[in-house]
Amino acid sequence: MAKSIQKSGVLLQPMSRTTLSETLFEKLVGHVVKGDWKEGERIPSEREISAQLGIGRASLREALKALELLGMVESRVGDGTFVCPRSDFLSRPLLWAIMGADQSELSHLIEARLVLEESIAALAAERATGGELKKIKAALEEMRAQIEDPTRSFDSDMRFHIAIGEAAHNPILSNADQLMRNLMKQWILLKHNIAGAAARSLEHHVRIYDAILHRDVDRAREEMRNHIATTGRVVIEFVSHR
Amino acid sequence: MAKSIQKSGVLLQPMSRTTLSETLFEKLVGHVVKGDWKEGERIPSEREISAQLGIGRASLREALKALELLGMVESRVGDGTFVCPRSDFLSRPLLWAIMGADQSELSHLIEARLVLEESIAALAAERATGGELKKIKAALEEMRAQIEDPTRSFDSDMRFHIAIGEAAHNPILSNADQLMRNLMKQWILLKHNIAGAAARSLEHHVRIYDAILHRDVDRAREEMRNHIATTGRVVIEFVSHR
DNA sequence: ACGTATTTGTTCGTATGTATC
DNA sequence: GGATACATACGAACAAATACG
Repeated sequence: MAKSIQKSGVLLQPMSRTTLSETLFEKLVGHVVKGDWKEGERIPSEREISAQLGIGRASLREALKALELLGMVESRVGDGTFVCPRSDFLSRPLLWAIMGADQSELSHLIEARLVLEESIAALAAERATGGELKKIKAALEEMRAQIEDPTRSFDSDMRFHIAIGEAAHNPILSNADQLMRNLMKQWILLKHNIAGAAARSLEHHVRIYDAILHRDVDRAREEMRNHIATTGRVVIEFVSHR
Repeated sequence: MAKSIQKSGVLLQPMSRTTLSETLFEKLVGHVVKGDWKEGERIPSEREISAQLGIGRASLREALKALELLGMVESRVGDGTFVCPRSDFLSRPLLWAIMGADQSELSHLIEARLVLEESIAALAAERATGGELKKIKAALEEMRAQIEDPTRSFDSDMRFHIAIGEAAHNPILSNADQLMRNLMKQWILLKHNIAGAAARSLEHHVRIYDAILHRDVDRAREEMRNHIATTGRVVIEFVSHR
């Protein structure tokens, strides 16, 4: 082969052979993570950037689209492109990981949620601040007041778990958990339409809240595990009865 | 405001408002993930796909480039576009983000991995089949044999955890876990270059394997927790020392 | 309430360098 | 070397949605 590299004495390094969009992508990511462009801020328009860097708009768009799909920026027609909050793009790949699980059965989903949620409850019992405890209790009382209305009690249910997620002080875990909860949304909503199910959930919530309030890590984990497991059984039973 | 939506009786759903490139991206991800296009295989040329789907080449390129930046495919000029091995799918782009992240985010990542791995180990102790136990042991022995070679022992290390993930029989959890492990890849690799660290990891692995082998769920969880926590401490110490 | 400017979304044509046969 | 297939890159153009005076 020999390929007739060069006749000169020195061996030039093989040249990184990186495409323009790739370089561009890394440059843009750098701007976002280093904070040159802050959360919610608007970045220059496509034409502006491409003109400034002396490159074609298509190349820039390829890099920009990748950033958007990663959840780092959001583009709105007629408005501009804006930087997203960090927590968004830290959890988005998790979504793909989950969806990529081809045979993701409902039971797997429930089990995964159980794992996350019990650990989150334990962490919350360790770390919740006074304000966060108040928020959890507020969601609890709200659900108690709206126990008759399936849609509203469902909302309060969600808020209760979200509040605990915040109290765990780990955005990666709580985002992943919220993701799973959203995937099960339809089924949870169904549960709220079953007579008595919401009331039983409320009881569980009371016990979970009490454990977190008293900083009882093990009990918080145990109560939450029980809650999710029970809920899961109800949902699975319901689905299999169709 | 009222915004004068429609005068008609029916409320049309708000229109998904998703761009073509985005839809395309998801479609392509689906093809790769579901295995229509296998590892190392060549996918149709850009012109072919765009013609077949009746879309512009630029839109396709935006989606394709995103896939490439995510590490799912690799494009070579004059040759074609090929599907990459599955292992490092989602990790590459996030490395950039994580590298710019502060220490608290790294600790969140480690904590999330801890939560997942300990539960996975517990599930594996419950569910591992004979063949899966063999596979775990094989990875273990492989690491023991290659303990002197950082790169090889690192590979065996990864394989060990992946084998346990499979034995847990929950693709959602093991996928999510593999993602996190990939994110920490560089640091784990660094760890293998520290004198004695690999040997200590190996000891942990032996204890974890023993617990799983004897179906001791609690001990498997405990040993794995200890293993990941120790590894995490080493990584954090290492990073803060720069 | 209306028009105009701005910005992203999408397509097409074309030129270029590279790899394979 | 030549022919062919392919990715890379630029520029121009129009459509659609939004913001602003």
